[in-house]
Amino acid sequence: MSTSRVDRPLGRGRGIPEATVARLPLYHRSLMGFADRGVATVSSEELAAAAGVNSAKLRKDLSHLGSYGTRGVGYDVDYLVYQVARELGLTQDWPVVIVGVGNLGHALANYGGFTSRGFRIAALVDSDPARTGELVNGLAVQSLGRLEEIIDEADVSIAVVATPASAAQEVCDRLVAAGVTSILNFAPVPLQVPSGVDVRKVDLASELQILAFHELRKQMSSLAALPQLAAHPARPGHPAHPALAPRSEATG
Amino acid sequence: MSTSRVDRPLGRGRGIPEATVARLPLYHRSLMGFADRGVATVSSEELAAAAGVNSAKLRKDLSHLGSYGTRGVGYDVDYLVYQVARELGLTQDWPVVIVGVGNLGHALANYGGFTSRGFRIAALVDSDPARTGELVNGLAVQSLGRLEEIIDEADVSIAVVATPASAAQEVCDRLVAAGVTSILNFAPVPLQVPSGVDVRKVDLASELQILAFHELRKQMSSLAALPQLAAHPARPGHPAHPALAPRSEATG
DNA sequence: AAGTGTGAATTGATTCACAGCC
DNA sequence: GGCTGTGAATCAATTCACACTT
Repeated sequence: MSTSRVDRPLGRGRGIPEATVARLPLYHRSLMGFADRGVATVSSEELAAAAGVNSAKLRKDLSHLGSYGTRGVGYDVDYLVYQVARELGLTQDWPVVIVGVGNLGHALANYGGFTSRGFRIAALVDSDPARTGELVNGLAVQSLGRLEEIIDEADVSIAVVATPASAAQEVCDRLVAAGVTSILNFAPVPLQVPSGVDVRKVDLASELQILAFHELRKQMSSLAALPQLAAHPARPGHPAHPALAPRSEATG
Repeated sequence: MSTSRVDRPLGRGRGIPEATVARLPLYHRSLMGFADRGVATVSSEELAAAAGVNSAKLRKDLSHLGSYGTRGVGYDVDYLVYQVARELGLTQDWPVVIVGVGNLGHALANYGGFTSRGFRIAALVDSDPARTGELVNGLAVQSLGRLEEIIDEADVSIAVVATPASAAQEVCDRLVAAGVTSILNFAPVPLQVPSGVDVRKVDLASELQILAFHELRKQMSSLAALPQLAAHPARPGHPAHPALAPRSEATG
């Protein structure tokens, strides 16, 4: 979710819905798979299956880019790969700075998926002097003090924040001040940014919690199937409740 | 996004919208922050600001859980923490298995955010015999062969897939067959699961690509501001395309 | 006076279903 | 005959605005 937005309509028939944008990388990846296997043409049905969406959605999504298919035939794989890649800005090479070289930063620096898809790690930066100079995936970790210099020299506009929560906002402020306008945030805090800067967050703990929410319902509903039902098990260790309990339902 | 869904309405006023569920962890975290700082009561405005959403949305979200606030006053922090935690299933301890102990699996195993929030890493599993026995965050990596045993013994229902793309579906099938019903997938492939199993995916490369998409528009629109404008870069009606980036499907 | 809770309005995303083209 | 592209219909999420409570 972009915390801050870019530009609203951006005019000329080119207003691609955010939900569609979020799926383009998926389509691109699936298309590359077909291309690697030498497939020349795919139908919306086939491509949709590979990407894990339904075909109506896929067709609607692609229709926002233009009419790149052939009725009765399908899509030319190479042509569509190119169009999607162009739309995503993958035809150019984006230098990315990763700030925070802890466990996660390490993993990201070593992650092949980034570098193989139009992104190049321009620098790794960490505040811990003990870490500067350390080689990670062939790149030396640099001091946080050099952040602005690095961004300027490498003309970086996309950064990854993989610092602890406590440092994230300050790092973010410096990134933005230095000219970064897109941030991928792994720190579990909502970053405040001025308008014109995009932030996307990856919140690992939240993802598990969302799964746990559904898991709980599944387990409750399978228990509810037993005759012995819905016992409200007295909650031990209540936090001190204020006055509550009144189901203040009703009204309208 | 749940690839497969659980149960639709689940009856009695308890059908919490998916978008709301996805924000509950955020609220929970923000509330914990207030609690830690000794704040007793928060308004929707304050809590919303801390969570990075607007207050109308927050109030609507909370209204799906029940009427836990006090008009004219706000929300009791401890009470609301408890209610949100209960809704999320955080009052219990969820054993989690991580499959794939590469860079990412390592990072996840060491990531404090999981263990500190109701999740316990029950086991680390990897297919590489060279890695079994290795200690990661105090836990010995186990052989993939033991997967079913582990899941059964520890009564695991939530698993994390951090394998290369090529292994993900097979691992997923085994997880599901062994009784896992919630999967957090880091591999860049859409997992096929039977209905009743939830999958959420974290797609690192896609996140960067989505940022790049918006970044490209920003850069184009700032160029468009120059007198020399909107050069329509001759769109040939035919597949005149460079085959793009060679490699694909990198691993984690 | 302050601030929640919620109907109503709006905006956005998905799905349907079929006309049009190959 | 097969399959895309897209209006229309549906469904979901967000925002508005205010009645109601303390």
